[in-house]
Amino acid sequence: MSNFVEELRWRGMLHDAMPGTEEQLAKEMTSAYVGIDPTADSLHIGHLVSIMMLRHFQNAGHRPLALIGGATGMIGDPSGKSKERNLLDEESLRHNQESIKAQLALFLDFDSEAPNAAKLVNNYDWMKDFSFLDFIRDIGKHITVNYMMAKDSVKKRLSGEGEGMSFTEFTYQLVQGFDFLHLYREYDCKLQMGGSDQWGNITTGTELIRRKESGEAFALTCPLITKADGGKFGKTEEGNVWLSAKYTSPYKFYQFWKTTSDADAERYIKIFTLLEKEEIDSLISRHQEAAHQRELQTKLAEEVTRMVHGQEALENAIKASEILFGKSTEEDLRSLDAETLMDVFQGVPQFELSNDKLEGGLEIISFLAEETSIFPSKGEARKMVQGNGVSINKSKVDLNKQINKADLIAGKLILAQKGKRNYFLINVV
RNA sequence: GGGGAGAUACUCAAGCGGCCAACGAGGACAGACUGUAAAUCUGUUGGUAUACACCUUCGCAGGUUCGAAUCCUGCUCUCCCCA
Repeated sequence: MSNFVEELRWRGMLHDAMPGTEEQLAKEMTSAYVGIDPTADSLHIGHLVSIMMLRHFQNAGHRPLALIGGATGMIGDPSGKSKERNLLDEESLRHNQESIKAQLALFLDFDSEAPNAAKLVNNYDWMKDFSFLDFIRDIGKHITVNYMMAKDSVKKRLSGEGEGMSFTEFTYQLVQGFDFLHLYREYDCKLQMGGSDQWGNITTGTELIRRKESGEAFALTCPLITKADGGKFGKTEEGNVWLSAKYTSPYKFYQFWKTTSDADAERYIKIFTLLEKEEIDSLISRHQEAAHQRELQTKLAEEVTRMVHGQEALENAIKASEILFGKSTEEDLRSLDAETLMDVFQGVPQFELSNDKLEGGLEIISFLAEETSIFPSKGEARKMVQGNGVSINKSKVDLNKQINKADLIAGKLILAQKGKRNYFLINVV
């Protein structure tokens, strides 16, 4: 068994741990869990930190449990400023659970015969038949409201001008605490991990275990991932960056990591890749000498994309990126055949355009906003073209531009570009 | 049950009868500079339109007025305080 806590520490993934946690892990193979909200049928990269924690945990010889928060997800954690959630029906809950499990299997070993094989559980399974009366009698009795009110997540919502807090949300920490107790009983789970905002919820669990079972359980949290510029991690204009190719194409996924800022890249590569310390250290020192090489971002993007989407998807993403961001010109574009282009650009948004629209030329504005929805309105398209922000086949265009057959690449494709990074492939049929 | 405050564009937040498509800030997008970075500077940020202009928008529904985000009435929702 290797030292899990030490591993997290050098990776910058350790925010806080209860005293005795390290000793417990050194003593014996231990089970730990993190909770995941099944609000969608895919994980997004905000989940990735927790998952990497579990991965390291399993690597260290311990046993990871992933808890799907079917029950708690219905309530909504008052930590942060999240509002009340909508309830999920059981059918979509199960669907989400299955999809998420498949994704987790990319990181964790669920199947092996090893004693530390990962396990997926869903708190809906033990909460659904737990009656309110039973719950308040068996669980509620052991925790005082005073204790619950002292939690930051609760205090924040009770004070100030906020939206207030429903009783349902207030009970969240108790329900989560009971999860921990349940896992402690069923799986001898002695550790709960999560983001630092979960500390209060986790300690309610350890407290419950102490009072109900006279047991000792532990908490370990990682820092919340931030961006150097203060923005939210993992969000782009289009929303979350998902692990599922259905929602975020491998190309987009790769690009997300590749455009990480210098200030963030050093932290991220430690957290989101499994690279060893020496390799990361040398990458970082090389990056500091020659930041413009972007070696760090490239490596980060490669590692994470490979882990999530596999080698082949990674290679396509790289190929697409080279064509789009390399020094390639209209000439290079034209040298490619339609097959290659279609293949490489799988991840960029695509539109279809009928061939006869091009007869006699098509106004650029109409092309951008009517025939395709690259822009939502003609006004916006016009402004952007006037602002020198639109390229067709890598060449800037102005308002006089007419799209016609001469613009077709390989006889059937047009590559439109909004700004530097947003590409669209138009398939003329 | 009683009293008070409020609902404005992606978010926060001005405006309190015409000069309001609506100050400002943030965010987002784009341009310049760069390294597909950061910082900085510039532009854009309801729709149609080259433009004049027109249309739709300030919780919902009505009303007053030449004219309403702004005044009146009713409704819905939110928050706070007291019981």
